[in-house]
Amino acid sequence: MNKQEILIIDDEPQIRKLLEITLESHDYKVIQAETGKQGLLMAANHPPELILLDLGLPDSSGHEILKELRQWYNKAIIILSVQNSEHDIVTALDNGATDYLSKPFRTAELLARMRSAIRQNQSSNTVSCIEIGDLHIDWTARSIRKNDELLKLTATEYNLLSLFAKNEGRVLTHQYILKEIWGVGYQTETQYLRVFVAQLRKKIEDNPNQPRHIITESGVGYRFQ
Amino acid sequence: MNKQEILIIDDEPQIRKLLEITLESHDYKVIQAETGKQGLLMAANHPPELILLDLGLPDSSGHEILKELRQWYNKAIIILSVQNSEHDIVTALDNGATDYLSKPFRTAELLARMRSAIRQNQSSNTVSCIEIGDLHIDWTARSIRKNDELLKLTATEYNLLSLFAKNEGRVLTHQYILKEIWGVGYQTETQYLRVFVAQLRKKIEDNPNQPRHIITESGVGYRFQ
DNA sequence: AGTCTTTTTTACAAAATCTTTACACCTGAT
DNA sequence: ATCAGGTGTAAAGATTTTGTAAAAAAGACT
Repeated sequence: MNKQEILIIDDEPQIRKLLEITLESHDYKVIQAETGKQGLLMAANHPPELILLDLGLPDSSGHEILKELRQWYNKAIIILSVQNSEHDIVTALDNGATDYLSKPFRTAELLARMRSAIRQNQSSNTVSCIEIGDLHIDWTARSIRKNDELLKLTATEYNLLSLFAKNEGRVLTHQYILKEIWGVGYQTETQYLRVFVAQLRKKIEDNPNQPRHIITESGVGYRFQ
Repeated sequence: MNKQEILIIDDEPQIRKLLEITLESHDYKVIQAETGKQGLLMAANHPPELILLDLGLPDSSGHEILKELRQWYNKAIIILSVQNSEHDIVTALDNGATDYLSKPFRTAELLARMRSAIRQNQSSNTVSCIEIGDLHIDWTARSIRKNDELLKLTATEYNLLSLFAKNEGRVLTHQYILKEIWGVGYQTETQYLRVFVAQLRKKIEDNPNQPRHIITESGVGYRFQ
């Protein structure tokens, strides 16, 4: 089996070196770019399985690079950013980042998130049904089962759960969810989201007070797992 | 036993080659078309057991080809597509696609879905009757029994129940049902559907107020079970 | 034509769903 | 401790969707 390629876009040599050593020792093939521009070129020439993108790049904002990449690149992009930049994180997720990690990060966590993101690359290929924990979602039948028992969801609840399921493990921002489910112009109606998340939790969680599927990421959005 | 014929309609030669090799090694006979038009001709000349149709064709939209095919071809059509948009999927399934797979796909999954689709061909060809709960539908005799008692249905009621029975467990959208029963151009006449669903329920449900066969999926359509 | 059956309209009642409001809760900062 | 910001929950409206009955129209048959 071929090694999976990871592209690192980061201007700090010591970070690149650290990532290189860590990732290669876990059997990934690492390619590196020092600037955003260089990263775009390398990704285009030889699309990697996953991209690690630092937001604080010297030549142009990492956000711009992310947008450019997302115009054609549909595999995982994990954002690396310095702490205390919640706004940056929200913007990045809105622009299609798969996940984010604050520097400094723990390698175990990075590796876990990378595995999850790469798994998504593969699972997003299959469309007609998916199994997540005790949930079974069949998009052709438009049905949701929990432990083989058919759940009765309203159209909006179904759409919301679908969106979550298609982005398993990934943080979706309030804005993004609202745009996807209710359409542009509803991005400030976060209350809708709270109401429907509560309703969904009542239906799919064993214990809605301690949700294990729909996780709140305070100040950012929700993560489904 | 003769090999089963599969028709591939796809403009990308490398995809066709890949499919050809894969399918032939699993004992299918493969025929190929590069354009939608050519595919229609080949299917008409020699109807295959299953069609693999790419949505992104150069000469006309795959959706159009699908519609054309479905006017007379009633065996399995599996859609292949790079797109992953919900809208495309819904449209394709509404237009009569048997199943849907996003590229790139895993061969094991493709083969599994093909087997399932071909199994459906046979069951829908040979099976002349079906038993669902207390209902017995005999398509050759064109008769419906409930607990061995012959029901008297009008032509439209019979068509509607047939459609439901052939899609047991699946949600059928209002639009789809209207198109199938009344034809294109009636897709906005949802009131017809309400009237006939009510009539059917009176005849087949034990308690029409609490239907157990024809389930309403508010805002979407109906599910038969 | 006239009767019978079936389909299409119409009108309104009933149910389900969505939206809004109100308030409780939790967490971290002052 | 108090406060503010974000979050969770229940429940009251408002709105949309669905169900039902029954009349009108359209065929089908004798």
